[in-house]
Amino acid sequence: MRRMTARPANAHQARLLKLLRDGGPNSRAQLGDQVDLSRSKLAVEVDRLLETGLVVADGLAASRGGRRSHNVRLNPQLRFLGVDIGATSVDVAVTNAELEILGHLNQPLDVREGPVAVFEQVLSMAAKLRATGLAEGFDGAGIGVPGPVRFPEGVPVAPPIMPGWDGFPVREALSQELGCPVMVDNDVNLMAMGEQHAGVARSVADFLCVKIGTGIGCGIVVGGHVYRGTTGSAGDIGHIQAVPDGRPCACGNRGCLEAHFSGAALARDAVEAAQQGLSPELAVRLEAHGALTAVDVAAAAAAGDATCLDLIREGGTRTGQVIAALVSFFNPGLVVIGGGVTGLGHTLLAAIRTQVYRQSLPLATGNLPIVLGELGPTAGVIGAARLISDHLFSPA
Amino acid sequence: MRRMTARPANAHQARLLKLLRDGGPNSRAQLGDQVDLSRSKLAVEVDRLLETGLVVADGLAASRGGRRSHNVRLNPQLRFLGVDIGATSVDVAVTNAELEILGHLNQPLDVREGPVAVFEQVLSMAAKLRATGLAEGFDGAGIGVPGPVRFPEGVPVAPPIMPGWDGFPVREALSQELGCPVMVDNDVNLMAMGEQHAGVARSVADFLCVKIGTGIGCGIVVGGHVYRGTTGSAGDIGHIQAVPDGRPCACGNRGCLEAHFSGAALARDAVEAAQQGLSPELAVRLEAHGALTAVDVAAAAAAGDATCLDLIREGGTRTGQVIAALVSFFNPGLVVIGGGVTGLGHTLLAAIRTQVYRQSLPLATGNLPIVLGELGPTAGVIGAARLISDHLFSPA
DNA sequence: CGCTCTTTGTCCTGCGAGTGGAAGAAGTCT
DNA sequence: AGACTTCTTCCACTCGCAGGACAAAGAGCG
Repeated sequence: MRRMTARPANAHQARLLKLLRDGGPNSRAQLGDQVDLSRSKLAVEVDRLLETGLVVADGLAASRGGRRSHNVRLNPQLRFLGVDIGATSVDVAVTNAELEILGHLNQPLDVREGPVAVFEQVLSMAAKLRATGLAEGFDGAGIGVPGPVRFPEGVPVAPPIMPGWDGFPVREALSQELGCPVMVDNDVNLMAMGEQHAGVARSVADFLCVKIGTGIGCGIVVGGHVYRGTTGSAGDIGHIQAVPDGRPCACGNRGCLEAHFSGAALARDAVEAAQQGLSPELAVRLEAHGALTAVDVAAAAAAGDATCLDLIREGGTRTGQVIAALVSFFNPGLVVIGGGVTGLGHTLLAAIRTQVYRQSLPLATGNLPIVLGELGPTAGVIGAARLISDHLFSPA
Repeated sequence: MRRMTARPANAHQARLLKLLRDGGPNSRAQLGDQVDLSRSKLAVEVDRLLETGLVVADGLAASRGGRRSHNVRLNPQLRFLGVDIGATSVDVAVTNAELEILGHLNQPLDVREGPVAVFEQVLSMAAKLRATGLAEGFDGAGIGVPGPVRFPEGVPVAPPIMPGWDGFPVREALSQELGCPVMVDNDVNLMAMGEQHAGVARSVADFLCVKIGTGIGCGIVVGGHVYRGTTGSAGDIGHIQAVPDGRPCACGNRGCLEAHFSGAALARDAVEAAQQGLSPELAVRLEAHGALTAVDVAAAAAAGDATCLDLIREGGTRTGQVIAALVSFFNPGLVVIGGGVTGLGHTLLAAIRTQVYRQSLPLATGNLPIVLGELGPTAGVIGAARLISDHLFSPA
């Protein structure tokens, strides 16, 4: 199949495409109810979309008491590639134009191996997905990297945990390889977009999405749009000071949130606890695997290990302190907690909530839900697909 | 003169009005260069604005090498009232439609005396300004109050330092009294709008405006628009914890920024220092006035008083810690420091800068100016005028 | 099975906004 | 005085689009 290259010609078409993306197949009449256009105008624009091939007819809808309407939907052959590069693993997924995941692969991979190695991996995963017949090619790709990005150019800038990537033309390179448009963003922003599109943050205009993985970051959504800051580093909350004169951090300061609570910090604390004999559970696991991760801590905590519960609670409290400050400042309508560490579940959430509700003003917390993300590891790739679809479904 | 009641009929007219407000008198040709409309269309819209009386002819412009063009400008008889209610004083100013201050009054007044007393004062100040012949009436008024506001309704909500105001229909009441449209906002947001319109923040899309007065607040501007949060309490940073287990605060927590540094905290610290004999300078002033304020501390510091310099530096450091966190989170293009305490000047600014540059990541601080506001006490009233003009110069 | 009512889709006409050319008005410069 | 610029108005023509009329397709009912 030839890949689609068409773009909407005007704002009306863009609007219609997004409605079809978010609402699935729709009749002309239903579309008409949502867009405030005259029937004639609507018909013209839909016809033009049909001509481009972005939209196809999709049979008849059920009758609503009169003549049945002809459904239209986004071309079911459209394919987006969503790539979520984490610090220690890579997710690649294929979606249709409605951003439903058709296939999803996950591979452990250290981002510090550099862009060339990572790209090789990503491309081979994409090829594998394509080989299953899910896609013959891609109409667009979104990709998230664990660090700040100069968004318009799609280039990482001064990423602390992925030094080899600074200035690497991710967008350009991937676009070349895949032969389709590509957009690049911070992984945390993509998670926020994912939860906004298909998760807990549907219909919330202003919210924060805190991702606790190897590091800690925060996606900021203002008025339904991701806010990236002046240089693309907005939401970089891992190096906010959580403990005065606390632990030394890789960034050169002391007491950074990330140094006290994150996947990396938790693993280190767990090993320490195991070695000091504070937690038999962890000691057993350390013996077995030779290393510990947040998963081990979660399992031990679930088994009732007091040390692990304390670790989680303390981390949650630290995180809660920082979030409390951000809530006072930003007054969001929702706070989503996500990332690898969410396996720690409700112990963590409870600690965070306690701290936020205690430290922020009632007006800001009064009706503020603090919840775990709904999509887990798929949030990032869905967000990536959403990113590129937003781009492609905007007037050129 | 009959007050203007017209509003722009469409987005083009709104655009033109804002250009005339921000750029002063302009020829049709110059306007044409800025708005991407055909000459004919432009002429039609300008004519309509002339008909409404919002815009008037203003003589001939200088020649640019050919026929001289006819200037147009906003009606010079338009008057806006800007009101800035602080915790301990009230500012009232009259501006023309270009937001130039024609008259400005300031009166000490405790906001806790309640809305009725404050309104009486504000109205009498407005009457006094009118009596000087500056205005025969007002076409709109903007008003800022020192606490959170439910913006669409113009009603203060749960304001900590002005308890009697909770739910008081400020917008409604003032609109009745003045007989013109009124908009209400947080005083800090108005300061941000003021600095954006006529101060240091011109041409910056994303910035923070930290106001240190009796309390501490922060105006947030995203993409050129003030961000107010879900419940209108965004920017309420005075109760972010700056010192773990620090001083008790009126809000019930401990260690709030406001409890450690603000006009009120500084006054208290100064009195304490004077009484303990740590600062002869302050002791003299306390003797003379029976009380101390930030002004006394500033004067003593300027005279080289070590205790006062320490007070300022410590406060700046605390503030800088909080701002550093916000900078990491928000990645602004500019941070403006304003409010009554800015009399402390560069000692304060230096302390804040040191702390921010030390604690935030280089990517966020790399090109981040941290500066004092340019407008001083007029920022609020200019912002207030800007608020109402933005409202009136938008399609109805 | 035929009739009526409802919903959907298409066609068509008329209105009105807006573009861009052309001419006229007003100035500058040589 | 004449040539060239710049600004403004006028006007004819185009094009988008709203909204009514009509046709198509189905549901419900007797």
